[in-house]
Amino acid sequence: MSKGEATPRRYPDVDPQPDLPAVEREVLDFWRREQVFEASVEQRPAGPNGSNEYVFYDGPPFANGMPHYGHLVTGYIKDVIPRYQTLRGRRVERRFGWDCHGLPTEMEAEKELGISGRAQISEYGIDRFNDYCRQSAFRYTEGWREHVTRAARWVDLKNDYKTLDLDYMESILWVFKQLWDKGLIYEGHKVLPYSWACQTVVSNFETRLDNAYRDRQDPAITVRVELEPAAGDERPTDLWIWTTTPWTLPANLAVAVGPEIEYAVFEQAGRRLILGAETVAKYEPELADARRIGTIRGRELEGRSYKPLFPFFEENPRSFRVLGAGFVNVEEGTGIVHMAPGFGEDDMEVCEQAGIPLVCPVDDAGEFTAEVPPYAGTNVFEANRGVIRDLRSEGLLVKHETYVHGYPHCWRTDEPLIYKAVSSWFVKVTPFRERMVELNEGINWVPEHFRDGMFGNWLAGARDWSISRNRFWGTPLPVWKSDNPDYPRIDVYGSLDEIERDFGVRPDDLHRPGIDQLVCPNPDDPSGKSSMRRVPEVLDCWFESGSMPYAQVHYPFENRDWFEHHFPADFITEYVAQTRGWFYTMTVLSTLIFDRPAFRNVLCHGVVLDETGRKVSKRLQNYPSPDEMFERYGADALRWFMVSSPILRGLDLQIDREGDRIREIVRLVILPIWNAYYFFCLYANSEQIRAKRRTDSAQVLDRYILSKTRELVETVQDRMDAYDLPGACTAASAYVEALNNWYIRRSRDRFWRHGSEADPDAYDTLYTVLEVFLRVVSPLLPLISESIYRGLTGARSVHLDDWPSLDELPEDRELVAEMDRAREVCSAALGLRRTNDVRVRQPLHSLTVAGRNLTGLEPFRNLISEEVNVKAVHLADELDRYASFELKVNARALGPRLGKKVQEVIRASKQGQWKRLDDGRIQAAGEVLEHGDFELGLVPREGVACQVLASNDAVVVLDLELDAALEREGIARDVVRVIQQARRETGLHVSDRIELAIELPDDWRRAVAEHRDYVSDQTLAPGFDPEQRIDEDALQVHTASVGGRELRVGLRKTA
RNA sequence: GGGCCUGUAGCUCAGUUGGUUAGAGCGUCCGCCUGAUAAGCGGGAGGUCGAUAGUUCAAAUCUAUCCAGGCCCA
Repeated sequence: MSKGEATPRRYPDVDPQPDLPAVEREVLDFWRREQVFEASVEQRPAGPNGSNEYVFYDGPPFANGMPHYGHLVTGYIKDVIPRYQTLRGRRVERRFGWDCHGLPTEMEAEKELGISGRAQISEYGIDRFNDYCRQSAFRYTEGWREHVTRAARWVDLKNDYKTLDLDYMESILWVFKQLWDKGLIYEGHKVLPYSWACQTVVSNFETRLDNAYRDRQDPAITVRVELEPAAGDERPTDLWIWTTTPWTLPANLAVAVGPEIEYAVFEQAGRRLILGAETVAKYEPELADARRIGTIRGRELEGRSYKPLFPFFEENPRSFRVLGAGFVNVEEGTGIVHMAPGFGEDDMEVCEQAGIPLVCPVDDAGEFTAEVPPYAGTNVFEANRGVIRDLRSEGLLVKHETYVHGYPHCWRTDEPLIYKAVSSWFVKVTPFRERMVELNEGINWVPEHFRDGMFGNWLAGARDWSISRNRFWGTPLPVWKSDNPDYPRIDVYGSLDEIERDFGVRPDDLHRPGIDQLVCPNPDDPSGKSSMRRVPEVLDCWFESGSMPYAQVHYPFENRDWFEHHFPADFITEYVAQTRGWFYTMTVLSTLIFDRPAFRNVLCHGVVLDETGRKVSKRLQNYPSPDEMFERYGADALRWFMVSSPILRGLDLQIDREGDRIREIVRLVILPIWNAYYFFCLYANSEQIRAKRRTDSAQVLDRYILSKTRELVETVQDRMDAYDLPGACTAASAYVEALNNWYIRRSRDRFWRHGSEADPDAYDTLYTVLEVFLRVVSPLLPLISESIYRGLTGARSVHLDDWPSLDELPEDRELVAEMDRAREVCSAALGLRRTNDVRVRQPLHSLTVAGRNLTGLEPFRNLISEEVNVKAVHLADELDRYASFELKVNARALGPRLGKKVQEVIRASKQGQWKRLDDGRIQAAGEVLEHGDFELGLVPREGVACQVLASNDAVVVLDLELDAALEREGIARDVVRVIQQARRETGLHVSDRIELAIELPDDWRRAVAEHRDYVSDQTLAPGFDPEQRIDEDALQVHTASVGGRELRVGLRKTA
């Protein structure tokens, strides 16, 4: 408020062309200064037993690496929903989470420390290595903080949770122990990609790193195994098998066939041989002297035994049989697959089902063990040659080729990976499949199809979960084992208390290597010599994030009460891939431990792509920087762009490098809102009006917009409750359109009545609907709405107020419908002007709306005449003059009754072959149509400037006939336009007065003279004399041509 | 190979329990600028609804098969 003014301004001087990012920064600053977020949470009571709370879980992002567009979408959703629920009166606490452990962090540490692999890390020192990881986990937190804050996401970053905190990790121990006590944890084997060079398992995620798959040349050999003779065999019979990893053959324990696949049987040199019928062509040379004698199905081979290729595992139980497996195909090889369960995931699964014990004669360094003496100590790839040589000398080699294929490599060392069985700890998930599916039925998935689709199917086929990693930086498995197998014992610890009880110390850090140093005597060993030592593994970081509902509050060691009311979550959201990640691990753990779902509502959003459809990635640099978008268009524009898009429906979102589509949001959504605000403040200030909240204006436009506002609240509330953010955005945009381009535009002169008072109803109504609107959109545009709301109402914050109650607003659906009809009348009239080539500036005598039920339009006649520039608007029922009827069959009503006949009736109606009966019913194609079976539509008659309304019960007719008086008025308007153009070219301000003279043909001059007052009024030329000639020296002269006539305008700004 | 999703105007997308004339925004074309907004307003044009077959009186909508793209699993 500036001093020295007679009347203080009550509303801000709004900038018509705002610097939106600057507006946003101001709001952010205000929020920070006054701790508005904290207040918004605190002012909502939790209610008895948390009944008023809306529970939100933040899925922890990996703490290494900076946020990108994907995180941005998630972050916006994580903000919109809690803000909305807060407005609705709920208390919504939201704590930020950090996922600090795991391979990504370790890999980055390795890279930066210049070391690689387990051996080197151990040498470097696990303590130093983990210290480094601990620091790097916090390296990006500041960047995240800034980013999250700038995006206007309200989340508690001070009271955050981190997966590396002692409390968090203790809860993890508890979770593990719970599972252990229920008998749901076991130690077993799993085949994983393995880097022998780094001596470590490589995660799936790493095999997909750029360039991990590269072409590699490998031997591809076909060998034969001989079936053990069975009754009915006429001759010795071989199966041909094919592999690109000959080194796995010494560990062969079975072969697999496809039960439904056809296999060809040949006879050659007194033996029989079998291979996939569709693969025969590949073996033409080898089969040159063979004779095909038959075909059998894979099913018939199942169960047969064969002679081992190598003697090493001859004694292995239940081995060397033909097994059926669904994954076998004939695209490569012979359709008969060699199985080495130690070196293939499928192999292991199939063999496990067949009860075949695993063998894995390769050590951590990728060299054969003493179990296979001829190759012991040889690297597996180098052993290929020896294996092939030995097979050849035994006469078992059928064919030897080389094969180039994409093969995964270790991204650290460039060496080829192998697949190898490694010891791992598992959670038994399989027995809970059905229960998980059941619990999932009760979860509201958005989009819905994920429930039974991707996620439901995944649950139904869930496998046991490998939760251990042979790594360093993570929560250690709380398992201690006896170091002497003669006195076996396993202890699992579920708390610090238990550890303290047995080891006499209470760790203040559970990380390796400290935890590994806790050793105690084995109580089951009477000799007292053996010790209990921790197993070396750490937990999969997904186990940690899946435990987040408990661990974030150190449950059950603290907050037991709190937890009761904060589990499951009301709402979580992440992107689609988390159906395999966080959504899944939370579901597994909550089902196994509590037999409950972990969340009630989940929004599963899609992926951000660049303009050519590629996933955005740091490497490609194919996306604009979020910071740049914040500073160019603002965080609200970006938010709206994202949450209004198909990405919220689980689809992809394309983003272009320039952010054109974000600029479009500014233009189409944000500036229109801003302009309504600007309009209000501009005139309220100049009329010195203080508006108040009021919903009782009787004026039609006011009643219209008030009722429209009620509809807005209703729709947005409905959409938000359904987690349909794009739907909410659509409703809000449609509302802004009606507010600006109808309500305000048609109400303009009520805001500045000449001489007399401006209309307080208009001000109060506009104020009221704006205020309501801002509360409604505040979750979707939190920054801009805050700035406007504060300027408009003087309230502290829109986010501290309540969601509008429907009772606040009058409901008048009929009025809204009639008004929308009036708008349609205007559209039709403007369309008629255009088709008949009559400019809007040319006044016309009249517009007639003819039809039934027109009384509702009565209040809008003035409004229509102003909008379409006619002298009079008539409402008439004499339809016949302008239109004839056509029969429109209501197929929905008639179809079920008439069946096939309805098509005939429709055909007749279209051809006009129908008649009206005296009682108002209709006869067509021999059928009598009752009321409700039909509607009578309208068709304009020939030669009438006439358009039918969509409601089909009225026509708009424009009287295009001009007389001289109308033409003169049109000319006057044309001239005004030329003068206004000249004013503009001269650079005058809208309120500058001018001295004016014009030169134009005499008939035009007479027209202008007739409308002299109108012209002088419109152009702010008070002393205008139509007869005065242009003084070329005094006035600036502009020329123009209208309708082929030359015009000259001279004007000058007067003092 | 399997599961899920997507295919509608030049582009990005809506489209309800099947109902006969399929909508919006952008772009394009035309018209309109001076008492809020040219980062604006109004009005047009533009589509055999991916293909085929089927169910039905009636299909963008339901079913099957196929084609193209995406995600996931193998």
